[in-house]
Amino acid sequence: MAQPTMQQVAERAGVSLALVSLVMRQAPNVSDYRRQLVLEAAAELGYRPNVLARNLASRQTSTIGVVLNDIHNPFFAEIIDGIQAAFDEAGYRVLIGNGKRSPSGEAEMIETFLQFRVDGIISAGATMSMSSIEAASESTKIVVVGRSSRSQLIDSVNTDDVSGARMAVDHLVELGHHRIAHIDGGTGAGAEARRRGYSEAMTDHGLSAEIVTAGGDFTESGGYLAASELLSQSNQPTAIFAANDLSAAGALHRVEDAGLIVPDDVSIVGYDNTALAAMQHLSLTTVNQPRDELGRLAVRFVLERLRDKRTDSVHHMVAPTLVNRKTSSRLTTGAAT
Amino acid sequence: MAQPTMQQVAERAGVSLALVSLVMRQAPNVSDYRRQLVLEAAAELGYRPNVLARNLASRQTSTIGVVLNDIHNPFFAEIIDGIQAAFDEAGYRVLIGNGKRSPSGEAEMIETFLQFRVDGIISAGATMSMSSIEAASESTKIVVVGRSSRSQLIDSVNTDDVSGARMAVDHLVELGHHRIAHIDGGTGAGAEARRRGYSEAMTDHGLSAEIVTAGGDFTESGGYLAASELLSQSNQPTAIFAANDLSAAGALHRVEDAGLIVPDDVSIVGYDNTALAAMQHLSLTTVNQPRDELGRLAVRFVLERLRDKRTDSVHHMVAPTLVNRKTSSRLTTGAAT
DNA sequence: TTGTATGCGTTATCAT
DNA sequence: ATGATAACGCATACAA
Repeated sequence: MAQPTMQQVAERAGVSLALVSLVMRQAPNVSDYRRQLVLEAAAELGYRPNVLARNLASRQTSTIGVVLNDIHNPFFAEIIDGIQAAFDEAGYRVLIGNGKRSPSGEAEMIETFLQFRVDGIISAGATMSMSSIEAASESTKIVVVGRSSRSQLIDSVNTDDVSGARMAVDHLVELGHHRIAHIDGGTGAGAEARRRGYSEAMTDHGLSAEIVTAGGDFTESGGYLAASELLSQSNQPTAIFAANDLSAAGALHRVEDAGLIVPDDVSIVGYDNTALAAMQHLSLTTVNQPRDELGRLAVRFVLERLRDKRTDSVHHMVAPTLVNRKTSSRLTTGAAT
Repeated sequence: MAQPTMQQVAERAGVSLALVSLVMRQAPNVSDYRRQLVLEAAAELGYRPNVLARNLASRQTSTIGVVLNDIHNPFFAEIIDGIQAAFDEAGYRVLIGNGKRSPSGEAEMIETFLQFRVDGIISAGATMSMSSIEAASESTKIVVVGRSSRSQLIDSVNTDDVSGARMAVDHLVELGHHRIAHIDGGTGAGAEARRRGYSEAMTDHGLSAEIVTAGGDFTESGGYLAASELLSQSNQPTAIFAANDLSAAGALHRVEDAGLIVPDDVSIVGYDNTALAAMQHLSLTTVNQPRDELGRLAVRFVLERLRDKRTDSVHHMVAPTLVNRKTSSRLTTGAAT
């Protein structure tokens, strides 16, 4: 397992250590002749740069750490694509860490990345405290995505969840619904804003008396349980707005279990527009978060700090859109209040 | 962004560099008094070990790289859980790399991990050539999971896909089906064995004349297209066995699009038993791969090589099981051949 | 128990 | 264009 070093490459090529280093870093001022010599020696030995030594000496890693709140949530997994594409272009490698849906899990991954001295960190859907993240920002460039923030220290990229939630409610109201319940996302990222958007929109429509929120947690089972709670009430909702697609799927199942038809008896609207919602078997009406764009913007912000030395924080909001699929429909007159 | 070093901690605590190092590594032979001194100084400075320097000096990283063929495929994402849990116990940190569903993407991640000199690599669902993986095994301990292998150099953990596919066919035959088609996984990991198990089982049941395979690629859209192909044939299948849950979901949708009822008109069986299949709205009959066990075994094998210095390769097969849900049912007499 | 000195595999500065 | 050589931040024999 002992790996060849530059020293050995140098000896084999009959040149100095420094020359090998120059070749490995694609330096311009090296004669073609010696460059070939070095390259051949390296290939013969199966030399591979030791990134630990390189990073230690150069004081930079060209590596970005991405910590996902939950690798199982398609929303976070889909943000990765934009991040990876953008960093590939910029010449950075990206390492992924799983936060295991807990603040401590996220904190551990951030600590690990800091110990590795990564050049930057993107935290997707962080549930850990903002102050902990700010503490980490003393050591590296860090931007949060999918979570609102007004921090003076770190950048954020986020969907305008308040208006996203409003879109969901507006859509349902247009379809004639009044008894619109909300399954929220508990303490998850974005849950608070969606809750607020829901309440505001209901109030604006003169439906403040109909506001009903059941507690969820961004998981399918959480959505199932929350829907149970909603169905057992005397005044069953004719429509449910769930804080994300996963919980919408859970609610959908619970409603169908009760012998009700979606959307005829109950309309359901999700949030995120993940691949799950797009699955045609589900075909969930939902609020789209432009995941690729979120990822790319996050990358742009860390690059701005890295290359342009920007120091003031920026908070970017992207606009959600409603995706009308098959789980929502006009309220049938028989079911009206 | 300049980080404090041990040197600074040492000066502040009024002790030697080496003493600080001992404290940081939780060495036993340090007086409580000085240990406190060092710990306090470190805390005051916000000292954080530089893992690059530490790993360089100690020649080990206590880090494992996990490369996922596709972070979006729930099967791979779910293997991570077992891996992380097992490595947490063993005191290793795990970094995740996304192979982006391509051999070159996987190769790049492996190269990155090798440059980081990780102590071991677990590759889940690798589609890159076995010889490339073997080449990497000269530099670190590497085990593949979810992909068959008979390599003399590297370990593998895999579900017995041949018998898993057989289970699916046996199940359908028991339900009275004869015209059982297969949507395969193309060049994906495990696809070949599942194709073989399907053919063998069909032959064993005297149904070799009914063998029909449509090309898929382990994605939902691939399953949808393959199902289209199957439905357009003169002799429509009464049952479809898809090589994974994702393509089964795609097929399910295509069948329903055709106005057919699942399972009344067409039964569908998937493979993997991911959270997707378990989603009650889908409720897919499928073949279970024990993902947690697969992950834990993979970890065990790299630890055996790391700690017990095992050098001969081991190939472990775990047994699949059939999970009977709602997408398969007895063939109705009217539809019989 | 604590300190000194050397090396880990690079990068980078300064000569030549 | 190429070569010495001093960092980089830490671990680790070895000495005290």
